[in-house]
Amino acid sequence: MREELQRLQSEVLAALGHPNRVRIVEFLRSGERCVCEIQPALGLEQSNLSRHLKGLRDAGILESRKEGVSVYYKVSDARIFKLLDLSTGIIKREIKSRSKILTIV
Amino acid sequence: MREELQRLQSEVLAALGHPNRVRIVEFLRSGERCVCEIQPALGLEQSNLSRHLKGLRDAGILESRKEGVSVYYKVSDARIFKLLDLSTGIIKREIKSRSKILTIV
DNA sequence: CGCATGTATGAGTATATGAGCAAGGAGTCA
DNA sequence: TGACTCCTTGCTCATATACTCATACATGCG
Repeated sequence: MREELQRLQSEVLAALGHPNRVRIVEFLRSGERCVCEIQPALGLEQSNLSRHLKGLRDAGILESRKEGVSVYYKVSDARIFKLLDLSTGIIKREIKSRSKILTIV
Repeated sequence: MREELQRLQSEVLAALGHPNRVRIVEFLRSGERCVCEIQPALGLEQSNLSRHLKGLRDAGILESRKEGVSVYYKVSDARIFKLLDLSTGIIKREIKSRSKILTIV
């Protein structure tokens, strides 16, 4: 049971484990967007973007909605943003502690 | 600059994006442990475990300390646990919303 | 219908990752 | 020194991932 939960956890985390996917989710902080808006904003190749979006949706991070020809994506749970904010905090602390080591040297 | 931060973020998240690495970090909730304690607890092959630990350390998630023959690992930042807790919450909500869909069917 | 637009997918390639086995330090003790 | 334990690293195989190009699919419009 716990093992299964941990597997699912790692899937969510792995889904965010790519710079472009982090960028996508960050871009969606501003709200729901269609692929045609995300694409020029991030400058990704269309098919590539489509696959990243699929990965994020499969992991439960994004939800999609079709409207006419367009597909709109949004983040499914606001906690995703908290998760990204936490990782930012972790990184910043890490950078500080590493630069501290450098100044000693 | 932001791109660089996002790359680092994705590295941290990717480092946690594997079931066994989630298990390792969860095991370290109880505090600092040496490899020889982690190994039997998780039942991983030694070299395999060693590499996962290295990955987590490279990502800044773990810190290590050598004491005699043993190497002790611990989580470097308590926010890592918050991050895992958040991902658990996200998963649970996801499971609920999916089972809701199933009950309709 | 024919055609344009927005998005997804199949196929191919390059690279990355995870696993196991065997060998290599590094520390400890006799 | 030699033997032992604990941990890491080199090598290799299998699999997974990311990317691109071309193509398919769906919708809307004239």
